[in-house]
Amino acid sequence: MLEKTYRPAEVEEKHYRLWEESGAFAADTTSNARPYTIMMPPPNVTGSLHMGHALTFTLQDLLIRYQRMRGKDALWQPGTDHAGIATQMVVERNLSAEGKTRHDLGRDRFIDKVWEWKAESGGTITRQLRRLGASPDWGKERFTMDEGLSKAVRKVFVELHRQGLIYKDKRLVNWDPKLHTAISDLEVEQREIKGNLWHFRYPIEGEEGRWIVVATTRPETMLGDTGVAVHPEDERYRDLIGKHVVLPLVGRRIPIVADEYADPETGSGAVKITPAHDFNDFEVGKRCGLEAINIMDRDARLTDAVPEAYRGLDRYEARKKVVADLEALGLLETIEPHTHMVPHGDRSGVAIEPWLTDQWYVDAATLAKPAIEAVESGRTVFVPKQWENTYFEWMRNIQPWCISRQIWWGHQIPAWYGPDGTVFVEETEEEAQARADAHYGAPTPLTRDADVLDTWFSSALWPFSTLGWPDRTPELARYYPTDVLVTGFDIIFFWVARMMMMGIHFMGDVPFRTVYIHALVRDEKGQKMSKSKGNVMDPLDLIESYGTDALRFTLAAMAAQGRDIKLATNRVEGYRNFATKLWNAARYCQMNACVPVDGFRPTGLTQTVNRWIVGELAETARKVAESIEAYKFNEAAGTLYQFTWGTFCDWYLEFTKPILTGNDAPAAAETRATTALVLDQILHLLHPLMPYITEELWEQLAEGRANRLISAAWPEYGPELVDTAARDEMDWVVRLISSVRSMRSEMNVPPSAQIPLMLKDAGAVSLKRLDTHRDQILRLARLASAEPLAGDVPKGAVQDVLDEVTLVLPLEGVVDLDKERARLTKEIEKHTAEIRKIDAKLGNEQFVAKAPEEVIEEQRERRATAQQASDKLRKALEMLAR
RNA sequence: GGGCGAUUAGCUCAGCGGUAGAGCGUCUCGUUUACACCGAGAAUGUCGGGGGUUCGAUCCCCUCAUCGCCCA
Repeated sequence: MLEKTYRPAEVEEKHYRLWEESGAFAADTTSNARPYTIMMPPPNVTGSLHMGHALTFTLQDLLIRYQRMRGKDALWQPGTDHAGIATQMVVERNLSAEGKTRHDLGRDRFIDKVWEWKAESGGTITRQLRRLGASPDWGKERFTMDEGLSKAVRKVFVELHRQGLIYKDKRLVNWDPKLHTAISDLEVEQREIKGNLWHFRYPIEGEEGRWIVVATTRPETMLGDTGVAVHPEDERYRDLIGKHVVLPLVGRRIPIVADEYADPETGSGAVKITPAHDFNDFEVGKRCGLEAINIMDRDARLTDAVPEAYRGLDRYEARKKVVADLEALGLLETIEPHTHMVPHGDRSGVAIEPWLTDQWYVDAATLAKPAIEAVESGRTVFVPKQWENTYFEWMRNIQPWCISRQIWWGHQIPAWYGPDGTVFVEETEEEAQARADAHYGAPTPLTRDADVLDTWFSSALWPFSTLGWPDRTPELARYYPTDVLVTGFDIIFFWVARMMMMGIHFMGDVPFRTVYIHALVRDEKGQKMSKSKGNVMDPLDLIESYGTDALRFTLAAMAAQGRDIKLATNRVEGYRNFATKLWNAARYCQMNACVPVDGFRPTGLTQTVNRWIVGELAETARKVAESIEAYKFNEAAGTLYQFTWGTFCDWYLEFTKPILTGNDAPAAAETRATTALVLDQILHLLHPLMPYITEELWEQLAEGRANRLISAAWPEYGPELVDTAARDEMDWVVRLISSVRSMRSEMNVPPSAQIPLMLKDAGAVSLKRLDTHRDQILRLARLASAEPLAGDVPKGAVQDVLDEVTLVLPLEGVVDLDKERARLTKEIEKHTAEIRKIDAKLGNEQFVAKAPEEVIEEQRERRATAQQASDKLRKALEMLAR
């Protein structure tokens, strides 16, 4: 016998272990089944499970379990990425606790430390994924720093370099002065900073007492100014173009140039140009032939390129001093408070310094072209479609991708330099050496490029590197391209776009047919969850409190397309209750010996109620499958919730109680078999959403199952199971019972009072239905009898209308007549309002002329129904008149 | 500044050219042998404002307002 309530903690671990040990998660490369593949977006190896993970992996697991049950050879490819900067930071933090830096260890020993750390702590997130019930093929788990994946990275780098699509260039990069590395545009976040706009006077050369005012948010950069720009159309400065100013504090003679970058509306209209420390200024400098003077070092301290007084100052100290010194010289015109966006490193949180360095770049614009075309032509489809715009927008304006990082943890760039700086890019040191020796004509010592690649460079190869590329493995042939990528919109640029570029370039086909973009999970007030706000909900806490299935069901139920999820714990609680409801329904079935009958086919059933529930089941199965395949997870969840609770538990189980305890043995047997079948099928349908409770019930409800639910077949029924006559009939019974219950409740008839029901004007069909279902009706409406009314309606009766029938509850002496009059009046008003509305429509010539026939017919029918009801109710009201 | 999205019951959200829905919450009733993490019943909406298209608009179009996100 099942326990009284479901206790998730007691079964989750057991089932997960059994699933994994039985090989249920593993894809079968040799099978004849059609493959279905999802590439798990590899979580960061330093990460731990947050709500966003819980959502994305729940949805992926739902899809995988569903397709697995549909008989596909389902591959959900798991793994983690090495998160270069984040991981290095973690390990460096640990070292600093011992008072050491990575430089104390040296590169090799530091890398060993990182691997040690990974072995100890890198498995956190994959362990947590297991608690979520995720069912990826763990045997195929990959890590971006694995040997195989590293080989893929080297090969891609070398090939792209040969094709001229990777190159080294000296450009301004986003330099992180704290982490001492370049980062890509995407790793920079703009933060709003309250600062100032300082207006400085730059004296014009040769014109005593005349100056030009420039405005800047970064005074310290003026030490590297090599020009002043004004708009060519700006009348105020026209005569100054071509002249020079003498840069204060420095004494450098710098030109005034005309460039449209200077905005006459902003500040003074003149702008100082520091080509080496500002992206816009860099472009102006290039256009106007200005020198780029690098005045900062890797820590963003001033170099020897500035006057001695400023050397070695941090950029913010330098700012203060520059302002003070200019003020002392009378060259500070005004200070204007100014709020502006300042780029910050997303990992370090410090302001980024545009810095002129040599870095490796990918020619993203070239690779983007076919990736854009693939989405335009529909070879890859975004769901919801609107995200294609985001993708196009970024891809069409894509900048060169800076891929080199000045850190140690990552794929070291396979480039070696000869003594004269000649670069040899090869997959191995041996090949590079051979090339170099040939080049120089003698054995020549080489130095390897010290930089590593952006982590996303290796992630971009994930859809094929995990399958064995560059080797031509059976997995690669079978599972690429994958079916769907499931991820959040925040990762479209970082990852989706880059996988598209690399996949198409190296595999000749898109990496996935569909990209499903889901929502972000927010707190119940709609705010993004963050540690600093203290509003994070830990999925593991929710799992502790409510069980994994409740969390999963909640996330799926709230995953409506194109909308963020505001998660409140009471929703999770509600779905925990749903799990308990299911559990108790199963317990009831067990108590009533409703066990699955081998070979039982739900066709040719004798009991209307059984034909009805089987039809509803078939409809539910169809709708759920349809919803999942359309990525409408909320609909799938809603349909299942409604059917399980609202139809099966609330009505079917109640309807069949009299049959189970009655004398008709064949009917009882049929009903037991049907009940067991429907419950069993509910477990199947719910399994992708609630794997644990369904597996547990499946195990407990029958002895000696040949397999586990995870490996069972998805229910597929044809439309022949849907019996519309049975549906109409049961619908009538439901409406009758509801009506009686409502009258009783409104008239305050105690639930314990068994009263008679009389049916006035009942037609043959209604009378037959009444006879068939009398037992159910008496029980569920708590009636003493239900008979056709012969003769007049008794005095003081309560009445309601059900199609052509008037339902009569003789309650003389019990009824509060005023209350009943009020109730009837209200009902009548409802119907007459309806009639009025319909008459207005039908009286409109245009409507009758232009609306489709079936709409007009429907209106006529509705009018007739309302008219009938209101007539009958009016009669009932008249009878109550004194 | 450009783009996207949202605005529906007290709350969280579905829906959608032709009866406005769910869950939670609220109120009333309930020791019916699966379930109080339950059952029965009830109340609650000018579907953000204003225009337009249409026989008909919560839904399509325009506009305004408010909020959120992304990009500059």
